[in-house]
Amino acid sequence: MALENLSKDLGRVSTDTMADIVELRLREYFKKKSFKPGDPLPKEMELVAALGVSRNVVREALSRLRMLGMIETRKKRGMLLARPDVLGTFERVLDPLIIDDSTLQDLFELRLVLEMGLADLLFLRKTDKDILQLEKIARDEGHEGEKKFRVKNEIAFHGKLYEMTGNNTLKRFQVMLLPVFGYVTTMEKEEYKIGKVNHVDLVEILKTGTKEDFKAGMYEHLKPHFDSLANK
Amino acid sequence: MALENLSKDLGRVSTDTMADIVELRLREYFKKKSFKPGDPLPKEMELVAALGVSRNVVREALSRLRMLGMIETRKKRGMLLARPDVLGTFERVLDPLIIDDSTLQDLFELRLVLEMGLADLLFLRKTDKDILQLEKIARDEGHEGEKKFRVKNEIAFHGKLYEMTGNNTLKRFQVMLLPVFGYVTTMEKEEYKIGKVNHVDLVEILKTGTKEDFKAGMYEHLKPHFDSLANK
DNA sequence: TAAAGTTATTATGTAGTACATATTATTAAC
DNA sequence: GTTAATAATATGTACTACATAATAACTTTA
Repeated sequence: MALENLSKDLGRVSTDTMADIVELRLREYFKKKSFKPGDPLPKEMELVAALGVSRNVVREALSRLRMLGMIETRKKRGMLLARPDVLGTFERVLDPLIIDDSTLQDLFELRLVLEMGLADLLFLRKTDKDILQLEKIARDEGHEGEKKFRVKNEIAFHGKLYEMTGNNTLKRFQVMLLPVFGYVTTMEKEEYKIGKVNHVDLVEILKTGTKEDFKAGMYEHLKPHFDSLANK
Repeated sequence: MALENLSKDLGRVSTDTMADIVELRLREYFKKKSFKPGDPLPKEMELVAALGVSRNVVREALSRLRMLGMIETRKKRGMLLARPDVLGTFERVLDPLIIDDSTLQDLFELRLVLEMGLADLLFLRKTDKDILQLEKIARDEGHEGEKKFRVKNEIAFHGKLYEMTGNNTLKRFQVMLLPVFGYVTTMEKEEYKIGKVNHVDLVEILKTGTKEDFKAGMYEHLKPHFDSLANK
């Protein structure tokens, strides 16, 4: 009999540590009791007694939840349920040097998807003031030719687009993905190519064109990236 | 003098615990030494000695990194740097009941952005087989009228679209956002409205239309949601 | 000599004790 | 009745001890 089958028949013995289990139990407990942010939580020693494990284990589990921002602790007052920063935790593991190539590629594509999907929010919320600022960024890039500056400007321009959606989470998400994007583009040997439509053109479309024009323009702007996807 | 200014002038005393500091130090250390997944890490006791803190503190910090999947531990062999699952950590804090309304709204919009931006990847990677499966899902929804089923089918259809992009991270991301989407839509009193373009129409466009047709169709399909954004 | 079995070593996992510290509650002093 | 001193409490940190699993080192045996 193949070893795999045996393993399947017997069922794998869990290698979870006590801390893993307690972490899970606490999560379930909070949800089950439908605690809300600000609600006081049981004391460490109460958890120790209820769960039948050492304080050490409980503290390791709590330490994890505290890192995620799910709980806060005030000396003497005890612990409170808190509001985790959904993106903050994401940021912690978003290191291009650790992420595998396949996921990096996925994130790169994700950025393209976001960029292409921005248009609708953009046209819903753009203001004249925003467009003026965007225009300034786009014009500035003409002056200096240094590569480092060009990259910085590229980031400023696209970052401003995200900002203009008025969606703070989206904007932060973009900032987080920047290192990934930078990493993937430098991996590809090809030079920092720009499509037929440049930043100044995009601003112009934003000012006088339609949403559809902008989408088409953005695609042309990103076309070198899409082309490289097609050739895989 | 206002208290805020005083606080600014003096500089706030950090309330970080030792575990917080050690966690940060370890992160920096891994990065500085450019460890790669699979590389062995120092033993707990070595870290204790090097950092000058108790084993307890070190273990709390390590416990956090282990939760994120950044490190793995094998008894006796010690610890290894591992590849964290970038989305896994995200999932841990994505509970609609805890997230504040503003962020929920942001995530709802993020989903719309993704959906609108899918088209380019979709047209790059769609296969006839995919379209057949999608068509089957779209046709199935006509038969049963129960609301629960309709929602389930809605999820299946849009989920299939993400799947067709061939981007696994994107697909998983969508699955994670589903509870948020469900939560926000049920909060809005309005009935589960569907735009002028339905799923069958979208499949038809995917089969015979252009990318631009599809984008326009998707917008019409999601229009009720965009309209509700505009009225805020 | 090589395979097999036994023992020792090592690093993590868990338990428990002790004390520091900050914050609240209580009591004492004026 | 307000302020000052004191006690109580919950978390933070340190330290010791031992269990356990995985490996290494060693011994035995065919």
